[in-house]
Amino acid sequence: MSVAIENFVKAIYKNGKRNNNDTKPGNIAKELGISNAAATDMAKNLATKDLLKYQKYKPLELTDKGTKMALSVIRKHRLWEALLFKLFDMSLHDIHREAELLEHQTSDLLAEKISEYLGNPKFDPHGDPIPNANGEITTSDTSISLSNANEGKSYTISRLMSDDKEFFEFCAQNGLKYGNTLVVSKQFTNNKMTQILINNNTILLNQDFTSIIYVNENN
Amino acid sequence: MSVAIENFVKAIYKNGKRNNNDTKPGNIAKELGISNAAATDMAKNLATKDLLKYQKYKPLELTDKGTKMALSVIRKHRLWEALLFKLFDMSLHDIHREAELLEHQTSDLLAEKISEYLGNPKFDPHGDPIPNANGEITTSDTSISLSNANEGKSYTISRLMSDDKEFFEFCAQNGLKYGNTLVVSKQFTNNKMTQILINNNTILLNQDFTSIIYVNENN
DNA sequence: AAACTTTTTTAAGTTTACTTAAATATTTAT
DNA sequence: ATAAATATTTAAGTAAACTTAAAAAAGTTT
Repeated sequence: MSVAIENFVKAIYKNGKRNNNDTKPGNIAKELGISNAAATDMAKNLATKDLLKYQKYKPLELTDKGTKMALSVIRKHRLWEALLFKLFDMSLHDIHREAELLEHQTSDLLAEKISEYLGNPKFDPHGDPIPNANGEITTSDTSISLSNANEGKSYTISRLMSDDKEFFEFCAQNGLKYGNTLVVSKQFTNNKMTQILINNNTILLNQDFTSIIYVNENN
Repeated sequence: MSVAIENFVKAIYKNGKRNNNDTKPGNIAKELGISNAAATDMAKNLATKDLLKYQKYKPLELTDKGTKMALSVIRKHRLWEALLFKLFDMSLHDIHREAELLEHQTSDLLAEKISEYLGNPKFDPHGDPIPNANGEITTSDTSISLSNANEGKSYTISRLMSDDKEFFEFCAQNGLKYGNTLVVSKQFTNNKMTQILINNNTILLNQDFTSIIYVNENN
């Protein structure tokens, strides 16, 4: 199975997990930077390989086989991120970029070796869960989006759910890092803006950012 | 530049460095497991990209640009081998196989990080020299092929120059490892067979193997 | 509900990296 | 030196993964 196929299946899986939940070809095409026509073509092709169910004009639905493939690629991606993060001094964005390529050239054996070496971690440096070799995911159910956090409470950052360079740079500059502690000092109307205290600094976040930062309340 | 191109250029470089020195399309084709016609096609294509000089029926010659590309790929391959060897308990053959894929998906930045992490090593676990970022290679000029070694003398293994699974398995079983010491106990007619002492065992090697094992004389 | 916009699909075409088969050149053996 | 064997090249064709343009369906607005 090719890189194009792995990325396609992964994009469907990821879009399926998001709020919008739109897995129609056009959305997948946008995600992958290819034309809508190419996405439709690929969808038909993958249907014959039993990786997804294709019905004209309907959202694409991964089969069990397709889901398994997506999770295998995601597992490899996150294991690479965890390994590169541990070994090298590189920005999260650079690490993400490297993992995006390495994930497709990694045997199951190597993935196991990486996992073992890291002590079979359940989360990568963004706090994204690492599926195990059977495709099972541990999700920390207690974590909430920072936009839903409460004023005056203290939280631990459990996930930075993004691939965006600017976001990572902002995080790096402001101490927003997996495992760090913050206090919500003020939530503005409709949680459109959130003021937080972190590393003795006060910072103001808009909803684009607070919606992709996940936290667990400290007790 | 594609994986196919990187592998093509690498195959020419490697064949050029070997005794036979035959870089005609057919030889490269055999190395890569593609048809002669495909190799001729690719050669013409790469000539337009200034990676090699192509003249009908003549051996292929890499340009400076082509040589640089080959060395960059080889550098990444050997850095990966060194890293995987250090971190994981995997056979040299498995490590080679993984590196064969990873080498094409490694940014120069990541290569530098790996190199740094390993202390900028000059040799990989087979004893193959690792080109530096400028494509310069350190070669240990004092090393000779085991088939040219002298009876009764002691040597240190400096290189196991092969990609072959059976060879690596044989090496692993018999203590033939980069850095290990052996004594040549007998050279048979025309060096066709060599008897050596290693780890208190006597083993007999044919020329297929002694010609790809390189050693340095101990003083 | 009709009109407009957007999305999806179909159709036709491109590029890369191959393939096989046949023609041609080179190399080897006698 | 010529014939036979081998290797290289040319030609034609294929599959994967795209593209653009046009047609068709779906969704949105008034």
